[in-house]
Amino acid sequence: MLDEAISKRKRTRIQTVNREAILQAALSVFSAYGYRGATLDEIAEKAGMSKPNLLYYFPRKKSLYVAVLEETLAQWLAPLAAMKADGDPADELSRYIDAKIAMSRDNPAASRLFASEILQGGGAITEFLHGPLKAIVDEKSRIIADWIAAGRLRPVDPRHLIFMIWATTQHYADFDVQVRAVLASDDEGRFKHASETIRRVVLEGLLPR
Amino acid sequence: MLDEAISKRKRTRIQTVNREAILQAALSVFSAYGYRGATLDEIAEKAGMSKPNLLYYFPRKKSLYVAVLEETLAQWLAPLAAMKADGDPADELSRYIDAKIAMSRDNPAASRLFASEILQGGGAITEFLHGPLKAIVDEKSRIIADWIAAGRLRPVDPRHLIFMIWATTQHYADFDVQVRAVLASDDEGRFKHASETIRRVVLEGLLPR
DNA sequence: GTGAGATTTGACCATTTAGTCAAGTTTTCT
DNA sequence: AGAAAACTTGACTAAATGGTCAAATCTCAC
Repeated sequence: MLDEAISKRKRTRIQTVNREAILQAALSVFSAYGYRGATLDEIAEKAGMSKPNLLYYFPRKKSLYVAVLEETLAQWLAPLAAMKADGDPADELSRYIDAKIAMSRDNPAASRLFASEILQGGGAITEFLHGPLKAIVDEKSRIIADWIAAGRLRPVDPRHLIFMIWATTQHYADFDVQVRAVLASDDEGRFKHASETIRRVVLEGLLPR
Repeated sequence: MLDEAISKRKRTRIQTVNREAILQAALSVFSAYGYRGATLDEIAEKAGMSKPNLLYYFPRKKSLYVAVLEETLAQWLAPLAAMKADGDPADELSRYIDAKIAMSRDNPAASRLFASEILQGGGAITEFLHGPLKAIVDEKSRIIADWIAAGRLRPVDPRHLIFMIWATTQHYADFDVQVRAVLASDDEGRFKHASETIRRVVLEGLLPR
């Protein structure tokens, strides 16, 4: 009755509030334990309501998971979508790296949720991976290839360059515990240093001399 | 009676065989679902024995998990430990990148297990992270800093450089599903291209000109 | 203010899961 | 061969978990 039905019809005030609370709680629990390891009891408690009430809004564990995931994916794509062909390669790459590092800093749970889903096989987002994600990577790879052809960037496989940026930036969200353990006591500047290091290595490595 | 006791006493032939089968099955299941999401039933089945028999060898889920993790951690540290101060920076970094990419190619489950544990908070390996791991990173960071001081490498924060190499190389194991989705149909050369791209960017970015 | 519809939850159920146990079977050592 | 030790498992338990349901409470347009 709800879920699908509700998402079409306009939402009541209470629905808006509760859905938001649930999605937020679900993000934190799913990202911490993965789909299988997460429990509805824990999510319900974090959202401040009973489990049956949670199930009133999302009638299946899976539908809740998918809802959280969908919210995350859009967010995830946005910065890459912003990369413009007519910009300066150095500026565009720099901006992209910064945007991704900012995401790791400001919304690590989203990054971890995505990582967890991929780690566990990505079964819930196969369509996304082979559809929108592949499409945008193809598009941006063409832009990078053009920069290279125009001599504005040194030769590099565009797709693997994109992987490099994903990997290095997301590392600071996904592997936060490890990063903190290795760095001097809870280095507050770690995101700034990360961004600087990544930008320096990537740009010095790829800008023409 | 077993577990701790057995690990001291010398192992029988059957113990050797079964422990190995269990550890391998456990690696595959834990790495796929995380600690909470993994079930002993599934591990036992994959190892080809009954659950009580599995529990004969590892009396707790946790002790099995820790055992698998320990095997993995040693493997994980080895390549970094091999980085020598008196080598050529280009060679040493190159070798390290290759070794890590080889690990991602040949033992992705180990990489994923580690990733999964860190993602889930790293509670089972806090000691490892703050002990041996931090120690070796400190040691190798000093080597890198010396290279920089000697003008053999351009200035970069050594620790973040190490993070970059970890992130980029492990990406090909941990995010394999995503990598495959984005690359042309199951690109068989992806590990070679990855290694080339990472080496090129890192070395061009950091070697003095 | 009131009633139709929206929201909430206690009690419950079936299944899954980590872990136990006693009774068996197999291996090993002499 | 024969006994001790090692190994194996069917049957079980208690707790956790996803999900149901009917009865109660709350909200809001009229």
